[in-house]
Amino acid sequence: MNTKSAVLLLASIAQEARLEIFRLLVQVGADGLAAGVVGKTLQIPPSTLSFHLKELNISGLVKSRQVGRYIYYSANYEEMNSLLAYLTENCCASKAICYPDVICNETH
Amino acid sequence: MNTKSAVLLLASIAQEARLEIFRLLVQVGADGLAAGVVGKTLQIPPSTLSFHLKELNISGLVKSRQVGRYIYYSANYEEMNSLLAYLTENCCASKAICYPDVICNETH
DNA sequence: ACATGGTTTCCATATTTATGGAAATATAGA
DNA sequence: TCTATATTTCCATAAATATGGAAACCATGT
Repeated sequence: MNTKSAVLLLASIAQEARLEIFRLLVQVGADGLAAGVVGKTLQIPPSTLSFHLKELNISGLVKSRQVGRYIYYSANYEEMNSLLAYLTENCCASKAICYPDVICNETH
Repeated sequence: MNTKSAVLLLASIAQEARLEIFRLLVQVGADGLAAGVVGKTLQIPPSTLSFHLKELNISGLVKSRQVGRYIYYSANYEEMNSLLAYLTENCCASKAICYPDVICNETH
């Protein structure tokens, strides 16, 4: 992970529709959902949905697979995991307050 | 935490210069750094730096305090923590692969 | 081959965001 | 008060991003 790729991942969820799509997929689990179901659930018109799914897919945060004439989209947990690790990396120099109840790799 | 505020936080670090600034501050710790030091470290011209620091400050991911004629900027770990929690919330419905070596609140 | 339903591409438009020089503002020290 | 240094605001410009209708594309079942 490096700055540029982290920015791509972050940008792909730094948008209202896409963040909702991503969270929906995270909560649905590994199987994911067909594009149409996502669109109906979140009330997003087809072309707009397709645009956002493409963005998420390009960044790598969302995977897709064809099942008959449906295309299933699912969260890529591994990629998200790398991003989270990168964001908390080397936190923090002081023993003082850091990431309170989360992952802090450092030996305080 | 809700979609809109998470998007603001994400957008504030979904940009190369700002992500570098944020990570620098995360690694420096609670005391933070004066704006000028950040600029010199990352080679960012004053007005551009100020623009980005403002963005980070508005989102809440970065705090600022005046010390003499310097303005110190520091990472807001609590806010970042909330964001990370929100992103991993209710992951994931299936017992299958989830967030491999990170925080998964669910009882698999 | 045709019809149906799911999904994507094309396109024009509107909006948001990033950049950095120059000027303005603020704080501290002589 | 004058000067030096730190930081921000102003501004014009350039570039990237979001939206959704219409048309095209692609699988499946008849």
